[in-house]
Amino acid sequence: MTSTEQRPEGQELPFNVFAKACPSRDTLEHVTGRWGALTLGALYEGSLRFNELRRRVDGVSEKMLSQTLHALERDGLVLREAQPTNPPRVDYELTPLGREVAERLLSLIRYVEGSMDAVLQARDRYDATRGAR
Amino acid sequence: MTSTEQRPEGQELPFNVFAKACPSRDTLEHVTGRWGALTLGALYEGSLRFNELRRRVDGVSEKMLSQTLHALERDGLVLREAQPTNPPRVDYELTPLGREVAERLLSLIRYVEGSMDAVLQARDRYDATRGAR
DNA sequence: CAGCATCCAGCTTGATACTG
DNA sequence: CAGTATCAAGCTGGATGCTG
Repeated sequence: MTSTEQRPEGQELPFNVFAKACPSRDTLEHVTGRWGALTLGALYEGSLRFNELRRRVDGVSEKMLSQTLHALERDGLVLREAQPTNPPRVDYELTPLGREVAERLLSLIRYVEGSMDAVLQARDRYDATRGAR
Repeated sequence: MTSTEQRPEGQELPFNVFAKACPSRDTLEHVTGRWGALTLGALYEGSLRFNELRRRVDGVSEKMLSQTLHALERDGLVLREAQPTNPPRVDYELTPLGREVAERLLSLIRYVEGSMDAVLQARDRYDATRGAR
């Protein structure tokens, strides 16, 4: 859809998350990490400023949000736009690549959210079977 | 597809990962955590035994794999089947719910893998802009 | 407002050793 | 084979204080 190059089917992918040393593992972690996932999810709705994001992503600290945004920006998933005003105003938004990633991530998130009834039931069953814990 | 209950569109979801206290956040972490994601990905191909999984998920320790499998089993995503033989044989496989989750997760993983060229280029640009680091 | 630098408690993780 | 138990170490991440 965007200009990102997905390889044709049938060709062996050079990047493989299952391999310990593959850089795709790092990127996957930036994307799926606690704060990365929520940040991408929040930005999917539209661009947000730093403190707006902070409020949207319940529980994130200044440091972690800053760190998360840097990693996502570096990976080309998030775009940082600073206006040279005073007081400063900085907007964050998804790049086209970021949108594609966020879409797939949100599909997963929504599915998990929608399955929580089943998950909670499974937990009850599991806990019931093995006494406490 | 399976018997998992996805709610109809347009209805407010009771579970929301963006809220700090929501249990869906925990499940999402089990699913997207470093070892959770790779374990689900590996099991998507078919059922595997403990040590097969360990070899497939490059770099996982015995302890982490065990811990990961427990969490996924408790959430109802993975099924543990122990044969009472000697030596013991235990097979792990995805539940129907686990398959649905893994499918969405793999869509994300494959997209990230396929975008690594772009990601690596973005990193170079980013690093070039701000001197070292 | 939008951050960065520092400090440090504690949780996560990896080794290692042991069990059924 | 399929794990559990234990322990040290290192990294994560929160609190605090400061800058532009």
